Amino acid sequence: MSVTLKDIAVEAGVTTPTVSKVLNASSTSARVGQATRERVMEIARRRGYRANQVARGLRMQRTTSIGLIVSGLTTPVRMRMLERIEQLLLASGYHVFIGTSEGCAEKESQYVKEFLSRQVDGLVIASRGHLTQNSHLERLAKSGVPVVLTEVEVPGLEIAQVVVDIAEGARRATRHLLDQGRRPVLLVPAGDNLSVAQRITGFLQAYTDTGRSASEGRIHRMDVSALGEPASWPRLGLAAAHELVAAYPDLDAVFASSDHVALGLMRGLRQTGRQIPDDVLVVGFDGLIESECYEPPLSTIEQPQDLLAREVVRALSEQLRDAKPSRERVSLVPELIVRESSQVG
Amino acid sequence: MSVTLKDIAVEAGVTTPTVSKVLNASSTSARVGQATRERVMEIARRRGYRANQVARGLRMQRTTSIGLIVSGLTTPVRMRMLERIEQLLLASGYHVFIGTSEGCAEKESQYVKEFLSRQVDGLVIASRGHLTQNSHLERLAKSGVPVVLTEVEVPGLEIAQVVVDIAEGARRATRHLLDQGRRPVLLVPAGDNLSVAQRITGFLQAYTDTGRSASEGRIHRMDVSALGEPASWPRLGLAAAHELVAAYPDLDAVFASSDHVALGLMRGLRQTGRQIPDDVLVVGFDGLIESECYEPPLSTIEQPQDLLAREVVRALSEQLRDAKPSRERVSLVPELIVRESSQVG
DNA sequence: CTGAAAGCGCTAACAA
DNA sequence: TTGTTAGCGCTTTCAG
Repeated sequence: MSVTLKDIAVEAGVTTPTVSKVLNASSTSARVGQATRERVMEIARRRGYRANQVARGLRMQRTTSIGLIVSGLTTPVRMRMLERIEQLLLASGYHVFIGTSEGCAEKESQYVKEFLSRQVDGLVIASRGHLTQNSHLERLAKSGVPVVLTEVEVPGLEIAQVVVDIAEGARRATRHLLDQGRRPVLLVPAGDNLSVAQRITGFLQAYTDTGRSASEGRIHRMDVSALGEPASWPRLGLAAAHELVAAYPDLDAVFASSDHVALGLMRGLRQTGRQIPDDVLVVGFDGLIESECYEPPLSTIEQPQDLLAREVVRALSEQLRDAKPSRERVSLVPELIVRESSQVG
Repeated sequence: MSVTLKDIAVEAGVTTPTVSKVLNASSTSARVGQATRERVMEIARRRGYRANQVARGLRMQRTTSIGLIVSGLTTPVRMRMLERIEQLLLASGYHVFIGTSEGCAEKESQYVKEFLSRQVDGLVIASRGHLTQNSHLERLAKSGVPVVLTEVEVPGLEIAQVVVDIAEGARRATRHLLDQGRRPVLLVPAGDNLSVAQRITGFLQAYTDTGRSASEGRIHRMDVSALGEPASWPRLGLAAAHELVAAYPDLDAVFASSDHVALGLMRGLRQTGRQIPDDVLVVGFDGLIESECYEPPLSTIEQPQDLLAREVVRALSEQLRDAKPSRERVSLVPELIVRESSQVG
């Protein structure tokens, strides 16, 4: 079927190791005769030789492949990061296996096992952190395989992590609203993942930072079970708008859990006659590029996706190079982008 | 490092082939003694044995891996499809290598070569069809590797294709606008890819279908060179809005190339004082779930992403099963979703 | 400078 | 029922 080292060796009248040395010239300081070298190279080129990476992987105990596990591609932020990671890894000669865990720890652990049995050289796990169910990660930490965890910080894990400081992002957004004399409501999906926990932390901290009581902070949880397939966060935001105006007659500001939620939220608020930003201020989360064209343009916490991708790949590369796992922590602070939706006048 | 067949064989006091037979019991009707079987299974379970898929792949000439090449993850439609494809393939025991070609035929061809050298069992190529530069696909067609091309139909290729009938989608959208007595402008990115060509075809066909002259169809090309990184289609739509009102004083309807373009377009039109849908009707393309929460809710051509993914995997699976490529053509018709942006009153 | 030998971990064919 | 032999395609070590 495809041309092998042997095919070339036969045609060149040499043995396979010789051909191998020629073709991997750069790596080993291969000492091969000039004549043979040229002859072999010519034949290889002419026959379109490409090394069988499976055989090579078996022999070298190194596959130049990386397993990348994401909880889902359905958010544009993740997909952008994923794309960047893939590009950066490719530049270092790695190909990536992708796995979508749907935020399920069970599936995540499944992928880890399968990717390891495929002998990946390293693993990137971008799951939305489950509060529990991290036993497979602990096992992984001990296995000595290069791993980088990203997206949400999972405390108490001996694994390199490159994460966004969601709490700080939430704090900034909330502070921005408080500073305008409003009393923001935090809108989060129901459920106990770390991302939500950190939003709440930052949200309440902004209250106490400004001399208010944490108990003043109102938190509204969206019923995620109604989330269809594909997930429609805007629709959830839309419903939440009606719930919010019913629950809080004095509603004057909302910090939404994502830009998509904010999109639906703003529409819903308009349906109830609220003007944005005149009646209600809104801040989103993600920094979707299109949010600048929402009605009105949405203030948001911008996820540093490109930087995140770069740091993930850097952290992984170091482990790959040193052939040992690290425990470094990189925490990136997301920036607040202020647009019309959160500023009067 | 990790436990091998041999480790188990030694511990069980048998040879590796025996262990292999036990562990692959289902496949071959392996005839192994009940006692040995149980002993081996117990040891394998206890030691947490997982077959080395690289070795297995080399031996079996079959890696249960698929290469998936997309032009970019940056559109939600593609990412949804990708996610579905990955899930479906996983269900059949395949893992996927991902490659993002950025719509560049050169990179695409690069990935094809690299994935083949990794001995993938099949390939899915979801590139936005380049009009030229398909020589690598022609070579691929001859290679006998199972391949499915998707997203945009590339004529004259001996490769299985599962595509969306973009022309028909464009025809329907245009017809919908014409039927309301408007004279829609087609908004497309500049450049010569097949997707644009097909939009134009369908657009003009709607004109002739309704007894109009094709020359009445106005086409506006957006300067894509201004497209930043990450790509901001809304921003392009925003700019286009101003160009359109300047170019066509009687502007009364626009068929945009994507929902994101439409988002920016609608914002831009409002900036110039146009009301949507009262002054200008707008239809998008993609069927993004969030477009129902745009202002106003956007009419759009819905890409049948899930069906597309299913058909892609089906077409590929058939080739994998029969161990031979096919040339089947599946063309899916996208549906028009009518919302407020394209209907007066 | 090149060849011979060995083996990565696995499975398929055949013997015993 | 089990073991022996062999080899997937490649690279590494060691002789020559």
